[in-house]
Amino acid sequence: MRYNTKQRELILKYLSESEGKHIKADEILEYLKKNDTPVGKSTVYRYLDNLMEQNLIRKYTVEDGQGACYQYLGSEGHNHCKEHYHLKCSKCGELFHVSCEFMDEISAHILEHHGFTVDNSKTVFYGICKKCKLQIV
Amino acid sequence: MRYNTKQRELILKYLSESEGKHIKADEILEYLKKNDTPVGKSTVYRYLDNLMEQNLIRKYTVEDGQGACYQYLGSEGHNHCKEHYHLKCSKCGELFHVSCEFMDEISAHILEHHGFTVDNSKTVFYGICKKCKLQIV
DNA sequence: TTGCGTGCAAAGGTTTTGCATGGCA
DNA sequence: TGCCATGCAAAACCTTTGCACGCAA
Repeated sequence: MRYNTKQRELILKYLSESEGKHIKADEILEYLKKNDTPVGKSTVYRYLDNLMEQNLIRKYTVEDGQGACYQYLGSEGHNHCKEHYHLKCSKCGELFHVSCEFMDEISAHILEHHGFTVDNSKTVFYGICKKCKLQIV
Repeated sequence: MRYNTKQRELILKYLSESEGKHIKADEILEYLKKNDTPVGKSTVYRYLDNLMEQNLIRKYTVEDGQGACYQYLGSEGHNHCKEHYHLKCSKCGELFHVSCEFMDEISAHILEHHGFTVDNSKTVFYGICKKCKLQIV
């Protein structure tokens, strides 16, 4: 990325404002269109690739529906996402960031006992969050 | 599923013989074509949906490439997959089934300390397996 | 001015759907 | 025979690519 363009600014702004969430490419398109600042499809995809190379966002593939999700990592607040685990609620879609001693041991255990090097940036736990579980009951 | 057809038998046979692996829809198509028992694309997809509803297979979406993977769950041997974790190598694609005391504690910990009910059937750890790691070095 | 970035349209791949035909029970 | 299942083709998705034009530096 050598040039700074209005399109890139808009896309990055939306992503950073949605920090901690999983955003789909289509949501970016729709959002910018609604705000009378439409951006081309290919621009969005190309810039997303670009941001991934810079490790400013991360890509996820979701279980049910089609299409990938992207998550902003840029600000200080979430740079440590590389070092912890994520829980995603299958019901409400909310993403939780979990970082505690026990969780830190998981990677170590898997490496030691199972010879497998876990990539936290790709791994997501799926399940039901407390809020949704209570609502179901 | 009310009727038993040759196509369904063939698809289910291949899936059950690949127990423990992640199979793509296209692999089923290709395999059956090579064995001179070709089956229509839509039949495969429709039957896969059917098997999912019966909880005989599980669907995964993979990180990089396009397309979903399906895993057979039917026989006794792997019903306990619901109770352990899976590690998938991002390089060779192999799927490892991990079931040990430590791993069992993960769900309990996440539920207790983070109020999140993990669904093991949807959760996959991504990373690099021992074999691939050595080959890279 | 230079050459990267954009946007359109077309292509690519996977999955779904419509519809006439085939085949199980 | 009654219906579900099949298979083809077309459509629907998401994503990538080609190309001419626009715009940042």
